[in-house]
Amino acid sequence: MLKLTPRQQQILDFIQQSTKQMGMPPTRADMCQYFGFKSPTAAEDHLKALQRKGAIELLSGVSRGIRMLYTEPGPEGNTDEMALPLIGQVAAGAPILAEENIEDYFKLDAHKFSPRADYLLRVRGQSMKLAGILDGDLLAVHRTQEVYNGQIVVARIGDEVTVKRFKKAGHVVCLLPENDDFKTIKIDLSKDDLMGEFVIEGLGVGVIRHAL
Amino acid sequence: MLKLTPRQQQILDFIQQSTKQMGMPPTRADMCQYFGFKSPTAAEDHLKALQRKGAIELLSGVSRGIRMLYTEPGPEGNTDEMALPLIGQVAAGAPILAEENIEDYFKLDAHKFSPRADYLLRVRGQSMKLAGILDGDLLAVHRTQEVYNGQIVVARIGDEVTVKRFKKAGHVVCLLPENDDFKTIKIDLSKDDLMGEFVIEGLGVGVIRHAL
DNA sequence: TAATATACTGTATAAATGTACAGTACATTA
DNA sequence: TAATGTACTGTACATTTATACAGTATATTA
Repeated sequence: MLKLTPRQQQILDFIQQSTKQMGMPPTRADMCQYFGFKSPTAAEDHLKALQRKGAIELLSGVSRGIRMLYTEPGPEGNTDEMALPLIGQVAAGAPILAEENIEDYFKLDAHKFSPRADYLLRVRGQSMKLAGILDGDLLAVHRTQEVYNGQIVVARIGDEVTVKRFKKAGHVVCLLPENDDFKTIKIDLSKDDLMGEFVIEGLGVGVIRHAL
Repeated sequence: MLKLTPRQQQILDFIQQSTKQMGMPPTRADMCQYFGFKSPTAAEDHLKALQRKGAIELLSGVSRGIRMLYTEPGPEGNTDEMALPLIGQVAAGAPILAEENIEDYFKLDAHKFSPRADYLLRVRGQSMKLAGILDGDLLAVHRTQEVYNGQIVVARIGDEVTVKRFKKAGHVVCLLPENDDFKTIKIDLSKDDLMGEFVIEGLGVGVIRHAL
């Protein structure tokens, strides 16, 4: 998802809060009233921008047809017993939490993880076997770009999403596997051609395995 | 809330499902399409009836202005989202699920495990490391005595509770670790002095780790 | 038996809503 | 410097949507 302006973030927050409170997404008119816009086009323009940046999806010709791509809808909205989206295959080009990537929902105490879990990612391959993360496991992920050496992170390189141990030295990031059969991935951040191609998607905060 | 007719229950179920799936409540037209109504009044009448019976609230003049007042239990019943007891240290002599052993509760979709999880057991030691079960992990356990060769089981030998891979040949049960540093435990069921001392407490059906 | 509730069809319409087009002003980027 | 993005105003209009009114048929209740 592209970076939002402060104003766009306010708009997004309002959509989220309003959806939770009212039980349905807001209309353009609702947004105008809340923000004091005198024209529905102000709201419309913001929605278009949020869609372009991948934060929401607009359903054309549908009243209140706004879908949040990064948060779970629904009248419950309990922070205690929240259903976390389970991300399976990540489609090329799509944001990791785009609806097309959501395979299922899994209810669990997101706050029992520290920091809290935001979504679950199905891990593919055995590259983290020695860290006790096996093929098919669900990695509980906290959405953040702030990660430190030694932590297990979810990174995106181009269209590929990978789970590895993070290590940064100077302007070189190493993504270390926990399995001798796999190679370390090195990314030189000083090279311009990688800009936008390498992103830290989140921090691994837990593991769930539902097949033994 | 007054009792609903089967048809009204179907309508209510659709509203709930549709709200969750689409991210917003349905319109009268949506209901007509789904149920095959040829008149929006059919939908309207049902909504009026549901409101009169206290199942929903209608916001007049508001598109998709339907609010669910009672969240109905799902098709599997609401017991699926219950908090599972987390068993830490098991006190000598006490049954594994005795209150004194319960360290905490952890809400999760017990039915996402197969067979369903009944409780969580904190695993101590690294004896199952190669199976991806590490010290401190929570093992999701299904209560049963019926276990088969190769499965990961929770067994009690005397006062000690252990997690191992199960193997039975004739009248000898082997509890195999998944770590070369640990030894296999062998129990000869034909010996009377072990009667009551060895019990299969359950089957491991999943793992949860909340520290990485 | 009359009254009421359920479960619809068919038509109509005012209000709500999405959304395009034409502008203004300002900041950032190429 | 021109182009693009942000952040709006103001007007207009086609669709979507809620919702009333008039019926039909059947079942349940008082």
